[in-house]
Amino acid sequence: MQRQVRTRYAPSPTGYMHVGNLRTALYEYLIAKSQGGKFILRIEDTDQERYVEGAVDVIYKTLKLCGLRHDEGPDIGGPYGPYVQSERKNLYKPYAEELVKNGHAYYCFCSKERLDALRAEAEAKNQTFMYDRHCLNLSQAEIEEKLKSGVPYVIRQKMPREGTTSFEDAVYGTITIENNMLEDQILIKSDGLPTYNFANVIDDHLMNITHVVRGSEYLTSTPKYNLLYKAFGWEIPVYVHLPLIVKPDGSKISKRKGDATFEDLLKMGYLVEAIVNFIALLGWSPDSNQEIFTLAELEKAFNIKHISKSPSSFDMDKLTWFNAQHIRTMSPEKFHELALPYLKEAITNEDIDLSKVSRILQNRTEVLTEIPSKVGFLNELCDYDLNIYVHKKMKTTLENSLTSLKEALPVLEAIDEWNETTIHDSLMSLIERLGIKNGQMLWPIRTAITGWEVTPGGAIEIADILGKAETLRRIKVGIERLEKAVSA
RNA sequence: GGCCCCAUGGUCAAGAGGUUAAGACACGGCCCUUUCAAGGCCGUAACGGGGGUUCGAGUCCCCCUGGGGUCACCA
Repeated sequence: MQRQVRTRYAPSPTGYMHVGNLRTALYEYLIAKSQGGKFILRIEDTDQERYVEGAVDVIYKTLKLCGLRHDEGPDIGGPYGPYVQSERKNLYKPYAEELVKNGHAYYCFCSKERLDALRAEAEAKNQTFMYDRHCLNLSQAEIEEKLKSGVPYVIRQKMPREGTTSFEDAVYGTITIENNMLEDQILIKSDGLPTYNFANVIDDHLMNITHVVRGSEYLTSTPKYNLLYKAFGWEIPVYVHLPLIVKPDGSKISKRKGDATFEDLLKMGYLVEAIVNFIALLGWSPDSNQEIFTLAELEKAFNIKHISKSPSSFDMDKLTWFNAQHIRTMSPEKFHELALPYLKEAITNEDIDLSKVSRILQNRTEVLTEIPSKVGFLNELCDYDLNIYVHKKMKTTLENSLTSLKEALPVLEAIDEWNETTIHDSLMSLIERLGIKNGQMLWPIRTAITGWEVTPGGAIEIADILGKAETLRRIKVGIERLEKAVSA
């Protein structure tokens, strides 16, 4: 019988979420959900020096926002709790002691000072430092005496010195490492807490994790974990190591270098759905050519087989494209809801129907934050350069622009019920009557009522949004200014 | 530096010995068109190098080069 798939996202609470971490969470979630399994959240906070206030909330918030609902976790509990390592602290040491008993681990009383000195010495000789097993050969009596007199100690894993250790990775295949490269790593720190290296093995086993999914930076330390599983006689999980996400220049993404975190991207106007969609495809590809995915679709389409091995770079242009795609496919109502805060910030003119503005904006918005810069002309008509009336392709000049505006004015004035249809019909019949190109009428009007060379929406849409009075007023301003310029 | 991993256009990537080497982003052009978008069509652009294996190699092997990761009482 196949065991139910269980994956775990095990972040350490650092206070922010960078995109690599988020993608790891996403893949863990997808691996579980694509196989009807469970997705578990576990907080790895064994490093007390790194404690950050509120950091766990960032994790909850992000997962929730992205729709990555965990089935078990600190906040919702579950049959394998507690799900915070610091709350499990008393549970690890007995396992380490068991290892000491059966010869796979040993007490080490070496001081930090001694270790630092050794390290410095090795460095001076340009050698890689590795613990010298100074405490491995302590007699039983010595050990007991030191323990009794309270000398601080750690427990180290005893590595084999010869041979190699191999493991199977679901994406990288067989990885083999020489055992003499493995240091006798610390399992239990002198503060009594386990290291990540130890705790993750114990917890993954105790929590019945079937697929260990994490970044490829853990690839070389995985043999150490396997040796631990073997020492305990435990079943080894399926390993799924993920390629890194790097910056365009190939270097690693890091908060310290100011690279955008998930939170930053949201502030920059990117949608959660677009971010999730984009990072899902950074390192994984579906069977089809489909690019736009909802989370639900990803849950169906995801498979480990198509996870790639090489690192991929985070391309903002493509993220922007995904964002634009998601914006275009959402309902006008939904877009309006998202655009509203930005519109309220940018549009002070209370006569403007903001939902109409949203409508002309939806296909012209790639990132929400660019909205304010597109709608300023709705507030007031600013002074503009008359040369924008002259447009080669529209075949407009100052003279014929003036004519068009003068012709349009009474026609527009005559409209009783002011809406896109009536404006459109009136203007079109005028154009027909005058026998001119659409552009020769519509370009000058748009120019006159916006004062901008480029605007979202055309003359008719904008006239409707502005309302009859304001439209006529602005056209009159245009006529006045053009008359002055032409007669001069 | 030792060890591990990776290598298809600028970027994301398909490709599991025989293909005109997909598709997407970006870029360029054209069409549509009342500006700008959106949309449609077309185009520029890739198997890092060298050896093998094979009738045949982007696909398999080796070397080189390049990139990344890792070598903590961090995770």
